[in-house]
Amino acid sequence: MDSIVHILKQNNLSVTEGRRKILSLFLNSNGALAHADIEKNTDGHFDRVTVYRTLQSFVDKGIIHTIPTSDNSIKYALCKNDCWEGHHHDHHVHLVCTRCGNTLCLDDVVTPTVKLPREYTIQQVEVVVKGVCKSCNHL
Amino acid sequence: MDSIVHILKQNNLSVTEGRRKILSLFLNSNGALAHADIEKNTDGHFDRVTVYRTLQSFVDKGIIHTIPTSDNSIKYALCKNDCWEGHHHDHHVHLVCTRCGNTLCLDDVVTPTVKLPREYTIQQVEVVVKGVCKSCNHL
DNA sequence: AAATATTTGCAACAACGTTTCTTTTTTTAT
DNA sequence: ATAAAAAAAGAAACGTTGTTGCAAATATTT
Repeated sequence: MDSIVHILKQNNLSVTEGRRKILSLFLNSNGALAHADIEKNTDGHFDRVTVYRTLQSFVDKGIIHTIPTSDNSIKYALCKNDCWEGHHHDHHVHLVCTRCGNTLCLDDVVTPTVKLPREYTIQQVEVVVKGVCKSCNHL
Repeated sequence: MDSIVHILKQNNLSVTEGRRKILSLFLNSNGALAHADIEKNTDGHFDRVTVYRTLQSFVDKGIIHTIPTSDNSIKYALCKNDCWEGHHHDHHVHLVCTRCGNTLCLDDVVTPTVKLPREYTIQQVEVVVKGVCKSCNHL
């Protein structure tokens, strides 16, 4: 069976054209995608609202995760670890390339441990590195 | 001389009522502020546009810095280190409290070093911790 | 293949942010 | 202290981003 369909079924999502297409965009992209990227790559084929709802349901199901940014643009990327409904485990570092603008998940780079004064409780650590990505460095 | 006026002059900003008031909000707040927070605390006394422009000019001058979030809401906080025009140096960890919702600069917690494969270049590391802040933990 | 459940698209709305232009305020120079 | 010049504020209009309610269309279940 098509792996895209498989992922959707596995997550109890009915298989629709929009979900298939949007999920395939993530599977074929090596970086993170924003809502606008998806609109661009589907050429207005789906309603804005549908795209928002699809992204939200993918996040809810643990198929994709959000990446924090400083510029009011939520980016989404595939979860490659063991995420499931209501339980994300994306303990990797994110890189925002200042040359090409892409946002990448560095799946092999584990988020460093942060030590806070004991009055604080840590629940989750997000690390976003601004820098230059592999391909831009090779230019 | 009033320290607020001093900061503005030092940064070549003319001293206006709006800038004085907004800067004082930052000086009197222990956490980060979003545009909406400022509107709320000035009670519509200043035009929305003025607030946006003031925040932008403060960022440009290195008086405040932005904090990345996962929810499309830019937060701003005072720069306490040596930031100046076009040159931010906020190497501290940010905490988003999941109880009170506040975002705090943990000025004493230096961002950990991150080691990337040598194909990448690091320019800046942003660390945002989700957890519980001091005061919420003491409740 | 029909019944049911889910999703989509549309319309309207609200929040967020930007741009242009005129008026007001601040700063500078006299 | 005052007039001229420079900068900022306010107002209106616009564009983008994201949400909600509802009717029509599409998937899923039986």
